[in-house]
Amino acid sequence: MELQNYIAKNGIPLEIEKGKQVFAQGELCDYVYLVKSGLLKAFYITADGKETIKSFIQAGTIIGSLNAAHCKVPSTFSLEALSRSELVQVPFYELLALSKKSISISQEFIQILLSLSLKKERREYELLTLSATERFENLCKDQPELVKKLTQNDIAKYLGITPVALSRIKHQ
Amino acid sequence: MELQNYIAKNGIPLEIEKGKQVFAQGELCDYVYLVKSGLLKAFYITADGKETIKSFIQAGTIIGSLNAAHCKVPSTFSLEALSRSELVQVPFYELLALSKKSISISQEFIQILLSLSLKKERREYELLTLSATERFENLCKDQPELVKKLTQNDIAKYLGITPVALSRIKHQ
DNA sequence: GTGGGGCATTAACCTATGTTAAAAATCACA
DNA sequence: TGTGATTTTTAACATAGGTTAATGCCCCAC
Repeated sequence: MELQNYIAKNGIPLEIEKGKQVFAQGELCDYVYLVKSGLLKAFYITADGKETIKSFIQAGTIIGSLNAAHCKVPSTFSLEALSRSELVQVPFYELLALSKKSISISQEFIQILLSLSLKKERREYELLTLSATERFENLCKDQPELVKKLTQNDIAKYLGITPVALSRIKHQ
Repeated sequence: MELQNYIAKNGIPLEIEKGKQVFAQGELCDYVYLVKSGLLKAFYITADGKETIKSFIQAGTIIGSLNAAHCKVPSTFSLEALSRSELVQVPFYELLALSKKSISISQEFIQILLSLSLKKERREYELLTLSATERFENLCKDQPELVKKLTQNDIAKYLGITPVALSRIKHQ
């Protein structure tokens, strides 16, 4: 909580309207964001122009392009609001510097990274071993409230299939 | 390096013969392993008995089921030697405890977790946006030496396709 | 209310990958 | 060096999901 409090107190508040982007794929972005309210999606645009969704971000989450922030390279994905969202922005290096001075902050950092790894591991597992139908069933079971807020377009892009395929799956 | 040195000095050395497992899916395993030599695979067995490979682990890597260790739950995957491997074993909580006492260790911990996240992100990206053919090409380009050491069976299971499909891809 | 834009569904056809099985190649080592 | 075991290839067929396009729906701006 110490870390979240720090961000909430020292960060710059942002308001992102529905459909607007926080940062875009290809840009440098070494900030980290705490989501206070709203709903966002992190997504890739592939070489042939198709969109696939990496994750949905709900209130209470800390999000940012670790890659971009940590390695000083352009972000591989974009972050866009699906509904009006309130964020608080803080430079990544500021948190890293903070963690160098306080054991409790660095412990919190470790916990956040651990749970991030677990989330990614779960997703990797599902992509690797489950069919689109099973992934859809899991999503509906695990996050029914989230599913209600999403369009089928976005659900499909998250599952890694087309909206047409998702419609077929739903109809059977 | 401090962390690796600690493990090397204080851990229990293990020798795993080709084909033998370090730990198995479903078991509790709250150790972390430093690989000194050899090659291993981390893999899932799905409900219908199929194997999919999560990752290959080469010398110099630290590996373990973070999930199992951190949350005290059974591991979701198995770790098996593809060739005779030398590991050093250390309890995960011991490293965590160490990181609570030393800022430099916790910084190193953070760096390891960050790079783990980046690896997983890359894999997630490939599974989500690339075809099997493209994933195979990437693997051959990025890790040619590794590819040489693997059977097509294992490469296929890593790519998320069958050996038959990989054979077809190679032949065109 | 009307018209336009995006979303969801449906259908027809196409392609990649799975499945099964058999043949061919390679390896392991007695 | 020969023989069995394992890996790889090939083939024939089945299925999931992609592509394109048409249709209907809903929402919202005017």
